[in-house]
Amino acid sequence: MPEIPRNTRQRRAVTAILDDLDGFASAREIHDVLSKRGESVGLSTVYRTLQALVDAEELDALRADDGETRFRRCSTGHHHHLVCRQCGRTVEVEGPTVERWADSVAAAHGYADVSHTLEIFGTCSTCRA
Amino acid sequence: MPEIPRNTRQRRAVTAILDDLDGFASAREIHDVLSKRGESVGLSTVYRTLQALVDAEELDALRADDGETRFRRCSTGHHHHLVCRQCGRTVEVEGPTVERWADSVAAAHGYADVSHTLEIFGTCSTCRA
DNA sequence: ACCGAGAGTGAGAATCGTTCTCATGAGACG
DNA sequence: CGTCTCATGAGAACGATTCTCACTCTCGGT
Repeated sequence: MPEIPRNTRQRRAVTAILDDLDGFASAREIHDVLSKRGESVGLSTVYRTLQALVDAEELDALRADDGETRFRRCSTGHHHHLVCRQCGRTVEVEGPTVERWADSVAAAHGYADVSHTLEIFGTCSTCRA
Repeated sequence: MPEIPRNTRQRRAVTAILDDLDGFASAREIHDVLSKRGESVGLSTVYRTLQALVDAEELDALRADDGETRFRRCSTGHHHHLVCRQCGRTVEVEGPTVERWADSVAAAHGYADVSHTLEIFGTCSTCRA
């Protein structure tokens, strides 16, 4: 069973925010935006909804250096991110060469079930102004 | 001034543990090993010492998926890690091609001050037995 | 439309890793 | 040896996330 979630006001509100955003946002940031819009949603519910969307692979989660996990609506399939440190603006990138390199390095050292994490950070042209 | 730290019993105990380990270990794990050895060191001190060593670039820190930060004595210079999910056994790897690829991708999208994170995870041959 | 079962919600408590506070302890150096 | 600090550690505080549980609302059946 594909576990179809109920269509509640809160879920609609959260997904609406995610549609508007084009960068990564933390649970607290999303909760704050909702409050400002007058669409009160409990923080627990924000976390639950985000986690459900991540499980459904509709969101990408990314743990920042400050310990906060940030979320963003992303395309399906394996890809990496080029993220602006200032504003969070994000470009999805693919690197077939990197994938192959990682797999071959792991195999060369006898490691199996290989996965990897790769994120690129920088300052985007807008934020440099 | 290079901020030379004092040579205390606690600092010696922590660095000794790090010398023995060859994989990544969390602050709590290190604290537990110290307790078992009878070398009681406060958890705060373990954290402080680890943080100081990271700042001095004598340790690499790596935030795992479970939220814990793990530490490991590492060679200097830019490198990445191939880490066993089970036992933490780690191989340091370099990928000049990846570095160049990341920089060029970032530049192509107008991002500056580029950095990146890249870690490879797998199951090592020993743990597969 | 109207039930009714059960998933969804939310306020607050709990958890977990990490950092802070501050009174006490111990290196380093003369 | 004495003194000046920095280091230590027990416990409190903190910030992100998860859990609890009584109450609410959606949805499928009638």
